[in-house]
Amino acid sequence: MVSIVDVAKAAGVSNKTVSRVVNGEPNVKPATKERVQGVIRDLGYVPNMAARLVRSSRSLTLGIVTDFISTTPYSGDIVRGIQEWAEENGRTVLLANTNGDRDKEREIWRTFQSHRIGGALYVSMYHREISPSLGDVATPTVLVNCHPEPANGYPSIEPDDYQGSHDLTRYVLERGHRRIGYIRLNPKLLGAELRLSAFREAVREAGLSDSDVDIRLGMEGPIGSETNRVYSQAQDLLTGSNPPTALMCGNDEIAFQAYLAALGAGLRIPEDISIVGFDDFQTVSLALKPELTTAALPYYALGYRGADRLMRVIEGEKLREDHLVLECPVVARGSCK
Amino acid sequence: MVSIVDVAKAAGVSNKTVSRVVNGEPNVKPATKERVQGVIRDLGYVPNMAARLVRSSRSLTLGIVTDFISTTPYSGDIVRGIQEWAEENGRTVLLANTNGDRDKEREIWRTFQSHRIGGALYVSMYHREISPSLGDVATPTVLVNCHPEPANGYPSIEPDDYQGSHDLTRYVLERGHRRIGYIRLNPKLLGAELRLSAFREAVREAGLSDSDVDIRLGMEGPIGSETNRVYSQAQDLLTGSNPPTALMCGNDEIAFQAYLAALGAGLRIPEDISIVGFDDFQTVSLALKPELTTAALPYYALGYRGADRLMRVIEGEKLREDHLVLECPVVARGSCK
DNA sequence: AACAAAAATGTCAACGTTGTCATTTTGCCC
DNA sequence: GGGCAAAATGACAACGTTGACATTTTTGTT
Repeated sequence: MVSIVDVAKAAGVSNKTVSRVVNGEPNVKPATKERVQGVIRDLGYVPNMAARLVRSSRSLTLGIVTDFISTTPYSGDIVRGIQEWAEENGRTVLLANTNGDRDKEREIWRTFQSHRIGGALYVSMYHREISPSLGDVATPTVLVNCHPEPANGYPSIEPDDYQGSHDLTRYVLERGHRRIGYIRLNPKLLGAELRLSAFREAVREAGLSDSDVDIRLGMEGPIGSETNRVYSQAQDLLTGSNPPTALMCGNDEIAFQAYLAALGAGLRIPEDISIVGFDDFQTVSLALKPELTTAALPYYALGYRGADRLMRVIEGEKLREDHLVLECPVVARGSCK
Repeated sequence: MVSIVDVAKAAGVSNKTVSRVVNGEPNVKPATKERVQGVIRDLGYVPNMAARLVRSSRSLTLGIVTDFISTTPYSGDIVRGIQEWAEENGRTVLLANTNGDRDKEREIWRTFQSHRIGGALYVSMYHREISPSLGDVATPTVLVNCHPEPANGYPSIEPDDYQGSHDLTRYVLERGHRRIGYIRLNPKLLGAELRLSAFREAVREAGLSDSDVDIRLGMEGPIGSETNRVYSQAQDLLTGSNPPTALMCGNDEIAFQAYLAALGAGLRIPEDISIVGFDDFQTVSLALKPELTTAALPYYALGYRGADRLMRVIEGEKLREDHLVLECPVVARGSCK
């Protein structure tokens, strides 16, 4: 592999001068610069990051720790957002996955340390509160799609489930719906609570009474292997006496099953029943006919902006105890009239 | 950061001895070994990979190049498979995404080179043939979910769309179906061709005539922004005269829309119409009621085994021109009777 | 043309490892 | 306990780079 000395020799300068050219440092005569750059191209020299890191201990590598990749496929967009940021800012990304295993997590932190990463992003695949024990305090870390237990002071960035659900409920109410069904997510999920309480609040603000809303539990049990009662709950809700005119769902997959139940019951969407979801999980939301009105989880932005915040922490800004929340915008499509 | 010399000093041995302990080399007295390990624990020493790499140029880092992450969310499982393998084999993974951009791709190869990665996996998010220009020939590279143009000799690993589709068609035929509809994927996709020709072949083998099958084009146009005619095609197919008793779909998302069309037309699944998909895209296949019979794309295995092959290439096995194909097993669920 | 200041370039050590080879210690046999 | 091989340990250079500092060259001023 061609090294800086090879370039220096070929260009007839010292290696330090080559180093200067490579790193864009000032005080190099334009002629020299060009000559060196030419040699670099000719010889195909690529700087050795490892050597650079050994010498100057400025690492341009970030670590990403993810937990359960498979559960919510689109959350991979968080990683994509981070990568995009990294690419734009000349950083490289190391990826590791805990699969929810505590020991593996420790292992990963050691690995990252051994690579002397500049900072780390801890990415949760579903929105939740996490407990500490993240690596060591020395490595700048930002929590993405999760926040720390109150005691623990890592900066974090998360979606605003509450705002999203509140706005979405208002959207439904503004369309004149006064009897609304709601099928809940697994209550174990943080998002479930936030979305439901925002729904309740918005409905209360609109002056509806408890008898105007019908809240059902769609999923329960341990995360990852929950019992799914959505279909039967939706059937029950839609075919009962005095059925709602709008059905709000904890997420798009629930909405999807609600569609199936509605269609199975001979109802037309949105003429007979309006349905809205949450997440904007596009494989579902765009495939449904009519397309699904929902609130979008800003996965990509969580990653991109999370990486941006991480850099700020690395550069010494004190963001500790600083928790950022990203809007979940309402995406109006055809399923709610 | 505590270094090997700190450990050596504290343990009263030379740094070489510490190095030996860290790397599990022989010829260290058990007593010494224990003492050193104790000090390592106490001081929290973590070896510096960068320094190791500079000295010995044995890199334990792999690079993953992906193209369009967002298009097929579950293909992220390929990356998960690679990670899992890496973790089990003590390697670390660098991740980069081209977003289909040729220049970015070149940029990525440079970055990977600068990190002196041991090898790379080029991961396509949909099954296709790719053209060369991958980095340089010096870096061992394995193609995952794609294969090279005939001229170009990188080893590769891909799903066996043909076998999967053939088996699935046989499964449908064995259940007595003799009038079969088929809704095609975008013909631009490699998988589309393979699946369709396997379907045709299986149907021919069973002695059906051309009039027994009804093949429709569900998607067309440029990949990523195709025109979707699935719903209307399915409607047309199902409500025409002499409709099929089974409907095979190019993938699960097409099957999903076929469900909607069938339900909308008042048909029951599978009593009135059997439907099968392809991919086993679980957000869809498990959410549909009844759950979808399909063929599973072995994403995770592609990643895991791809990484395994890469290591073999790195270790000098000559796998060039060696193309491996992984089975797509039929997953029988309730949608086909 | 002399001189100082600024710009350009070079020298050399150091970063944390490990490979090579030299040296010391240990265990064993007669 | 002397001799010898094997095992254990150490000394030191080298990997490719950059930081600190030294030296040379250029530029501008008088």
